[in-house]
Amino acid sequence: MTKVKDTLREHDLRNTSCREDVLAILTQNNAALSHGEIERELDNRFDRVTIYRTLKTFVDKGIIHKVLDEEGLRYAVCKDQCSGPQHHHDHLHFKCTVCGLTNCIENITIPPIQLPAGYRSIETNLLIQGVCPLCNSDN
Amino acid sequence: MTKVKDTLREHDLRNTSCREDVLAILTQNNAALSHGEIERELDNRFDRVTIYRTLKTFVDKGIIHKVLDEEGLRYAVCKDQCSGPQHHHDHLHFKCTVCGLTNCIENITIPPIQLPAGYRSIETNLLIQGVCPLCNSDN
DNA sequence: CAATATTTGCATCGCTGTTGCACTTGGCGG
DNA sequence: CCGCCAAGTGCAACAGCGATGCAAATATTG
Repeated sequence: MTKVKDTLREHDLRNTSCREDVLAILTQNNAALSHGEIERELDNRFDRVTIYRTLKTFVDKGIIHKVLDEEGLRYAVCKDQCSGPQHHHDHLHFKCTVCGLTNCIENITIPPIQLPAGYRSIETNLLIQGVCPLCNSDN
Repeated sequence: MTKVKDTLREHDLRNTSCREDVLAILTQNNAALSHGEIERELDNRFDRVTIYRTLKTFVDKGIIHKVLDEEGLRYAVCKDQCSGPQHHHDHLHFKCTVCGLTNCIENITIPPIQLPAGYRSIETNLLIQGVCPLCNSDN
């Protein structure tokens, strides 16, 4: 929990209970969460709008990043290489179609894509859907 | 336009004016369109709900596919290799942050990603954000 | 042309995400 | 420790997305 406070301070954000709680929830969860899921976990202790603004602030500061899947938008904490000094913009996420959880896959870099001439790439976002190890019973 | 009718027939869909027009719009546009954009192009000639159902039907039949970006859901017609017999599930889209258009990139296959053990991949969706050739003035 | 299964329009609902404004609070200096 | 003020929060309201149930309209088939 001290870690959460530190993270807020490091990003020049005031330490408020909403920010603490939202960041704690996202840190404890390794799956990406939607606004609605976070709201439910907070058990109506904060206004919807406040949670939206908190998430937006975190994204702007690079503390968390957006995760897209067909069901909508989710959020996950950035790992060190994402929020640190050598901030990169490649994200690889895996969505399990059985359990429905979306996770960041670490340790794998997206191979460089050779785009046609004239295209300039800034950010890469890869979503792989399939079955995760826990739901995969082919063994 | 006959082509549109043929496509509908090939997928066992009744030939209705809403389906014709929606498919024609998507075929003429090479950028992916959102529900709202399609609705505007149709100039209120069809009910919102009808357009939603039409798009859903097309996705189910494999005539169009969903395109995700941070602003929401869009739709684009599947190219032959996507809707034909050797239907694949890899999609590469490029979103230009200047003009805002999202296009399918053809002729480029996503390099295979070596997932950690236990993961089974079914569908791959890659969104690259950056600047497209038309908006890129570095020359 | 008639029968029928499909499609459409309308009403309605719930969820997502945003904005404006007034109130509250965190962190600063004294 | 206290007051100040910018930053953050809650509330009300709004616009858009996406879905469902039902009655009316329409495309196909014979």
